[in-house]
Amino acid sequence: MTATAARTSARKRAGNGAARSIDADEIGLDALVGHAGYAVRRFQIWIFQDFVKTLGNVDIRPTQYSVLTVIGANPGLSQMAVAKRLGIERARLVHLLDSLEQRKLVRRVKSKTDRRSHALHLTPQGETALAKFKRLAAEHERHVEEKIGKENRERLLRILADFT
Amino acid sequence: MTATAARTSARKRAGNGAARSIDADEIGLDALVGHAGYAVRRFQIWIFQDFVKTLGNVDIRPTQYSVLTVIGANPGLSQMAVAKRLGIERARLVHLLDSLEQRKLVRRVKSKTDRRSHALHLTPQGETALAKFKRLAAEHERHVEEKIGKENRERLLRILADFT
DNA sequence: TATTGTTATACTCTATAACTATA
DNA sequence: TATAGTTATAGAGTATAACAATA
Repeated sequence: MTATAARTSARKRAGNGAARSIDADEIGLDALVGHAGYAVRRFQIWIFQDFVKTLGNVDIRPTQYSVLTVIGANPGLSQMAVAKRLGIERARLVHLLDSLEQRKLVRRVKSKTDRRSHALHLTPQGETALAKFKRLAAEHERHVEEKIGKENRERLLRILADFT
Repeated sequence: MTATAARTSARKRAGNGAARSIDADEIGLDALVGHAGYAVRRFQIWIFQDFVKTLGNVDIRPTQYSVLTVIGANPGLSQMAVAKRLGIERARLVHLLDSLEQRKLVRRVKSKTDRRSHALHLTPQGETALAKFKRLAAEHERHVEEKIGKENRERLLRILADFT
């Protein structure tokens, strides 16, 4: 169907001034279908919401999880290094770390070699908590598999490998 | 490499207190690699930034583009219908439409059949402008193709078709 | 009673700029 | 001078709640 045809049939359906109600799935998206960005955006919203729900009991959001994971795998990193690696603004990381430090999951240790910077470490509680978060994140990942299929999930990861 | 091995080699690299600077690409992501959500998030950021840059001269962002596209393909829709179809909060759509109406791209027409609701239409200028936006959006889409490859882009759209 | 559009509030996220203490 | 961390601000985006007009 051409764009013009879609518009014409849409006019027929919509009439003049929403004469009858229209279900969301009846509405044509026209040029939006075929845009990678739109599909990726909708998928990302779904993933985000499932992640937040699956890790809701432990009150951890995707960004917090990524910060804890990177510190756990690379103890001693500076805030700048973490911010750069995850593509987070350093100004924003300050608040993220304030919250994680208050929750006793992370410690800022003053660096002796460069007194401007902090070396980031997980606390023992942070290590234990992160292990639990990882189990829940794996559960979330299984939800993704159920949603799009095991093979499709693997294809997706291969296609997007350069962006990590 | 196991998670423990990754942590150990990371410690060797990082030392105690960021003794030397570490490039972002040296930092292990550990459990983050293999998370669909993380890959999708990074990809979505790339797409968003390229879209905003490519349509920078006309000052149109992805959400505005999606609203114009849906109204163009379905003239007469109510605000509720557009909000539902695109997964936008109706409260937020109010501000989006305020801006698009001020720019003379969209008109809110009072519905005669349901005096609570507005029928949304593109203005003639809106139609012309949208045609231009679509050309620019197609250019952006070619950037995506160049970035991940033509076949991968098509695979991606097929995998995520249910989310549109 | 329920729905449409609107207003308002709060919190997250992104993008800057400016400040301090160091290097 | 440049960099690391911090503070502050402004604009998007998300999530709610409440209200007036209308169904």
